[in-house]
Amino acid sequence: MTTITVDNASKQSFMALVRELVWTYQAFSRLDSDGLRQYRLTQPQADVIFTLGNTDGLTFREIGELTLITKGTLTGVVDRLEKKSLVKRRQGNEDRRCTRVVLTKKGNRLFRDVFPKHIAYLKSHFDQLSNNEILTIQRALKKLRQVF
Amino acid sequence: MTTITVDNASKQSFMALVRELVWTYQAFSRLDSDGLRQYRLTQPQADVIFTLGNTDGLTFREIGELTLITKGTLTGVVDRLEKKSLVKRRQGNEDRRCTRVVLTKKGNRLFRDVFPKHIAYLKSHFDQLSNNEILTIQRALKKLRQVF
DNA sequence: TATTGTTATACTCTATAACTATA
DNA sequence: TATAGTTATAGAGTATAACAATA
Repeated sequence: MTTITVDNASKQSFMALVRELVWTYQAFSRLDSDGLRQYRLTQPQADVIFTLGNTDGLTFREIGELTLITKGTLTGVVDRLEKKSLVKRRQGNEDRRCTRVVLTKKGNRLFRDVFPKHIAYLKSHFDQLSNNEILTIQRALKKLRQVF
Repeated sequence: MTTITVDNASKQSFMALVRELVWTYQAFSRLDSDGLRQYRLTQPQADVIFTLGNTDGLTFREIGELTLITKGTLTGVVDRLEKKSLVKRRQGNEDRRCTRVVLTKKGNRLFRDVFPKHIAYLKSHFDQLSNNEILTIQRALKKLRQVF
């Protein structure tokens, strides 16, 4: 009897935590993709652009590891970015199996000019939080992620 | 100069927070959908089943409000669940524009038997957290969500 | 043989808007 | 006129697996 009670209580507190994580992420995600829409970018596309920023280009494997997009999907995402002239493929010299994906001039401009704007837009919804609160929340999330 | 420094610092701490939220959610999300796959359920489908559990059925509008799935999409999700005999549509009597979505016997079994298993599976990855830590993280997430 | 990236397939979800049937 | 749900369309991401080129 006691065991069941304790178990249920811990299960419920766990579910409440999961629900909170999902709701919080969804709230953020909607804000994020709404903001990105005006630049005609999806979240995965923005993720790739963001990852490529301040690099000399990355291979598909590297981008995949950083963004958690699998290679088959990544080919499609990069295709769409290339069609918009935001990135280009550059064949590797040493290992000719590798393809480097690089930001174009236009892609770099997007990263340098538009991304800060997007971040400011997101941040404007955060101004009620003090730096201290931000740190506390961040630490909590990190702990949560580490147990996964 | 000072202003720029402060602004950059706060921008960076904000970005670190966002990155943490996204990573944490992705870690959870992968675990979640990996676990659901063995029951042939996608996350939106599981979300609907979960929402319908312990109710006498809900209308499309209600489900949409609770799961944040828009009506056009929801029709498709419910179609697929109906094809799997997990839910059924029931025409409303009072207002004949409304359709009630109800769990079938099979859907109820899934909710009652399989869902607890899935939750236990998720929870097994959480056992390193004390109830106190769970509460702390939950409070942090709630504060974060409220500012969105 | 193993790795890199592409291609192909089938499915699911998303946004948007026009449509129907009720109210 | 407004609301509930369906239908249609186009696009984007996902999983999976087979494939070609290279190592």
